[in-house]
Formats: sequence, C-alpha cells, structure tokens
Amino acid sequence: MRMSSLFGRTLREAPGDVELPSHKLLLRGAFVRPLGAGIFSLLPLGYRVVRKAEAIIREEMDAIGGQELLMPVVHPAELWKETGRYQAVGPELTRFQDRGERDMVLAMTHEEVVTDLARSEISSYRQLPQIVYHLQTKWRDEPRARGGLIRVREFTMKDSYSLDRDEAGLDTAYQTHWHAYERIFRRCGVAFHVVGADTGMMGGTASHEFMAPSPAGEDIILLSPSGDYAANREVATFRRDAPPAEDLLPVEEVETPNATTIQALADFLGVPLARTAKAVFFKGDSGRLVFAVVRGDLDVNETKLRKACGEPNLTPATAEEIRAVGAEPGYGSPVGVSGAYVVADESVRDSPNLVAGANRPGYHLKHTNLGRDWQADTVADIASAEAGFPSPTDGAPLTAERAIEVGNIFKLGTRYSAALGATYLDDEGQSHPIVMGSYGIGAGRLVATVAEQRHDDKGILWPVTLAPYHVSLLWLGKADDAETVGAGDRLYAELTAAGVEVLYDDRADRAGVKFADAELIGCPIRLSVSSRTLARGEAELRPRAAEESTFVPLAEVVPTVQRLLAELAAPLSGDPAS
RNA sequence: CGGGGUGUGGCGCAGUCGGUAGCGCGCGGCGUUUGGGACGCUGAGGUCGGAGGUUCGAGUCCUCUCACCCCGACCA
Repeated sequence: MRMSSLFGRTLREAPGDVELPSHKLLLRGAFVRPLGAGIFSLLPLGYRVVRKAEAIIREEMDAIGGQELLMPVVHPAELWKETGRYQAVGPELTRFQDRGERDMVLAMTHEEVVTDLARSEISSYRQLPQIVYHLQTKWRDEPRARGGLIRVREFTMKDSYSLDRDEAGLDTAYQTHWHAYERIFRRCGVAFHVVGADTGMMGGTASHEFMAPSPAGEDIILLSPSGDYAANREVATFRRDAPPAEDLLPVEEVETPNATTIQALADFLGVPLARTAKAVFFKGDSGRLVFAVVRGDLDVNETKLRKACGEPNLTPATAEEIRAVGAEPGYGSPVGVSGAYVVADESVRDSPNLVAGANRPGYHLKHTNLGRDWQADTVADIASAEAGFPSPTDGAPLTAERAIEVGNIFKLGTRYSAALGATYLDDEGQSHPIVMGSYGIGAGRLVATVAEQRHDDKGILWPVTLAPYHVSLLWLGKADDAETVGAGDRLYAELTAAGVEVLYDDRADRAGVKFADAELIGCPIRLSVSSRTLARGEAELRPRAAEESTFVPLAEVVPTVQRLLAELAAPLSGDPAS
C-alpha cells in the first residue's frame, strides 16, 4: 500500500476529550473514527488489524471443530419473550417495531437464535455434539459507552455455542474452548489471566473470563501469588480466619453520638473494625428490602449478595425504606427489625460480641450475636475480597489487578434449550434438553486491548500477527531524487512479490514526518533507504520495538525481512511459552 | 439515571467590560529546503452545537435543548 493514496490521515494531535492511550493512538494512527457515542467506523488500517484478529479466531475455532454460520442482527421479539429475556433485560436491549407493528429486537447476543436453530435441526443424540460460531455485529445500548474502543455499543463479536448431550459433553466443550482461547490470545500477543467469574444475566452454571491486565480495565481481578487462584472480584473468595472463641456477653446499649460510619464508631468506642457489624440496605426488583450484614472490616459484594438473596437487581435503599422496617440509617442493625430479608455474611456468624446499631439515632449495641439477638434469613459469603486478603487456596496474600475482559466462556446448561424446547432423543428414545455453552470474544475490544498493552509514547507496537502491514518502507530525501525513490520502488516491488505486506511511505515528506507516522502506525519492521544508505548499497532496518538499527545490503533485504518476521512470529505461535 | 466538564475552521486552542471572530497545526498555489513532525510568500476555509430571549448591538448575558467526554450507578 502506498501511503500517498491511503484513505485516512494520521493526526498530529488527538481530540482533546480523548483519554485512553489505545483510543488516542487508534484515532491518531488513522485506524478508527467515531460516529457517535460508542459507535466507530474502522478505517482501512484498523479494519486490516481487526480482520487479522478475526482470522486467528476463525482458525482456532475451526481447529476445535467449530462450524461458522451467520445469524441475523434483527430478531422477532417472540423468541426473546419465550426465554423471558425480553422482559428481564433492561433498556440495553433495543426494542422496536417493524411496519406491521410486530415487536423486534436488535441482537445483543444470540442464545435465542442458536437455540431456535438447534430445536429445528437437532433431533437425535447422533447429531451431537456440535460447535457452531459466528462473527456478527451486536448492539447493546450501554448506559454509558466509554473507554474508546474498550466499551462500545455496536461491536463485532465472535460467539460460539456448544451443543451437547450431557454435562460431561459440555465439560469437554468448555475445556476445548478454554484452550482455544488461550491460543487465540497468545497469538494476538495479549497478556491475560483466566479467572472465575459471575454468570450474570446469561444464566448458567459456570463461567470464566479471559482478563487482560491494563489500567484501562473496568474489572478488578484477584490473583494468588502461586497462581493457583484467580477470580473476578465479583466472585472472589478469601480464606477466613476463625476468630478466637469467646463467651457471649450480655447486650449493652451505649450512647454513640454522631457515629454514623463504621470507622467513626470504631474510633469512638476504641474497638477494631472487626469487632463491629456493618449493615447495608438494598431494595430488590420484587420490592423486598434486603438487609446485608458484614463484619465492619469487610465490604458487601453486591454480586454475591444478589446471588445470596435471589434478587437479580439491587439498588441502594432510601432512608424512608430503611425506617419502614424498623431500622435507622447510620445506626442500623438487624436487631429488632422486621419485614426485611436479612443476609448475614459468614464473618458475622463466626464473630461473637459485635457492636451493632441500636436502630435509634445516637445509640449502638455492644455484644450482639447472630442467633441469640437476631436471626438471618440466609448466612452466606457476601463479603468482597480485596488486595492483601488471604488466598482461599493457601492463605498467601491476594494481589488485585485492573483488567479488560477480552473473552468469556459460559456453561449455559439447559437454561435456553429447556425454555425453547430444544431437545433430542437419546438411544433409548428418551427426550432431553440439549446442554449448551456459549463463548464470546469481542474483536474490536481485543484489538483495542492489544493497543492498550503494547504501545509507547510514540505509537502502537503491533504484534506481527495483527499488524496492518509487516513493514513500513520509507525513502528519505528529495522526491526528485530518482535513485532513492527508485530504490524504494524496487524494494516495495520485491517485498510485495515475496509476500511481505508493505506500507510504503512514498510521500514527499521530510524524514521526521515519515518516522513519526511509521512509529505511530506501529508496523513491526521499519525499512528506510536514502542517498546515505544507498551509497553503501544498503537499507536501514529497525524493528519497531528496538532502539538500534541494522544495515542490510539491498540484495539481502527480502530474506532478512522474512527471517526477522519469522523470529517475531515465533513467540506468537499460540503454544504455551516454555 | 445522578455528579462534573466541554462545544468557536479538519485537529488543538484563544477570544478581556457585550461592539460584528483570531492563533498554531493541517489544507491549496509558488519558491527555497530534504535523515527526526522545515521555511518564506500567498490563498481557501467559521450560520461561534441548536432554538428562543434580553439589548441599538450577543461567541460573550438569560432560558430551554442537543451532542460529546470524565466519574458514579448499571452492565457481558
């Protein structure tokens, strides 16, 4: 490709309101352009990168027996009503009507459609297992699109679905995808952790996320130093130390003026946070007030709490709602409360004689005990794990990292097949719902993640597997210097003929402009010729990641570049690093 | 949806007390220059996000509205 005719110009400065490095660089490098909030066009350079990522995904999906198909973006709402998601999912699902006033939705995912296909195509155990996948546009009307390409509303996603006879088959498909995903991300040069995750709105029995560490990430993952534990903070657990046994003391009311926060209370009474009980109030969609109690040194984890109380949505309760069940904001405790669903964390069950609110302003109760002074509807793990907490595996302190979710795998089970009646007959003629899994990778997010993880202050450092072109070729000097331009033209022709993808900077610009653009765009190899190098019959070769150049005789440029490309590709084979 | 911020030429920005819009980069032409974002001359390009209002006069003041960005809520 000649840069003189490339569609899309590089920008010297990014728009002022752009913050993330990947967003800035993808904009400046003429990879993407915004059309609206969370809606982007891919320019030729960006689309080449995305297509390379998609090609890698296709290769690895095909390698595990996946069959590519394509499902529609517009779905009749009927299907979504059948699974209940039409009602259950909020405004991020875009609903509209066609001219016949039939309810339709824009696909935010494709479980319904693939299950509908399965019920019509699959009838016998002989037709299972199957893996089908597609790369399709999805639309999710995010309440807030942010982070450039990391979180968008319209995006292309690879979704695959496994169809199996039973749980054992699903386990196999799940593991198979797990390994394929590891290969995909390694080939794309992404650093990642696989973590246990919440099953969320998808429903299902197990889920893992592929998390790429980055300050731009929206999730927090917790990792044990030995590497044997990794989880999204939403579900992360930690080892709980048994508090020393203690005799139960009688409840005692104490005056605690202005001690409306746990910290203030602990300071006022001179006790550690761990000797207090913290009450947090939520309201569920059912209208129920959910009363969560954790030890004062811990925080409530809303994801865990949602699961523990069976409320898919929780919002903080208002002061009036809290008083309606007999509690007092700032001085709340479950003692004497009625009409609320009380969820106690295990820490509260296990710790005796905690200080808790007296449910009247300015007073707390010392020595409260679960079971004696109050009852919980549920005792569960509803506390958030934090950096430094002991790992559930070996007790070593967990570390916390911010990360971008680049892929996820879900065991759906029979959630969708049962709802839609996607069944098969086994060898005894018995009908069973198909056991399903779903597995996603956002192509654009993957590319943005690579840019986020692999850049310097000058631009992106694309892995050779994703780079829009392998080589940035530039001539330096005067546009009317026939020798230099001719040498550039010849190298462009030779490299292209040898199958090397070349972005040829044939513009009549000064050296600084060409170098800066080459670094910004980030092809793995930069080749330049000038009267200076040509006087010695050489070209200058500089890997994007290197500080130093080497000089290569013109006749050896093609084999040298090919050798270097092979070297750069070697660690990106997809096999585990040794 | 709550909090904060920004809208002035393609991009980055300035615009004072209300007086009829400017700078840098980029873009076109000519000339010089040519290994790290050149220089000179000369051009083109703006209903100041939109609507309404106050005023002799609004980029500037008031009201409403739209868009975008950041934080939070929410979310795979």
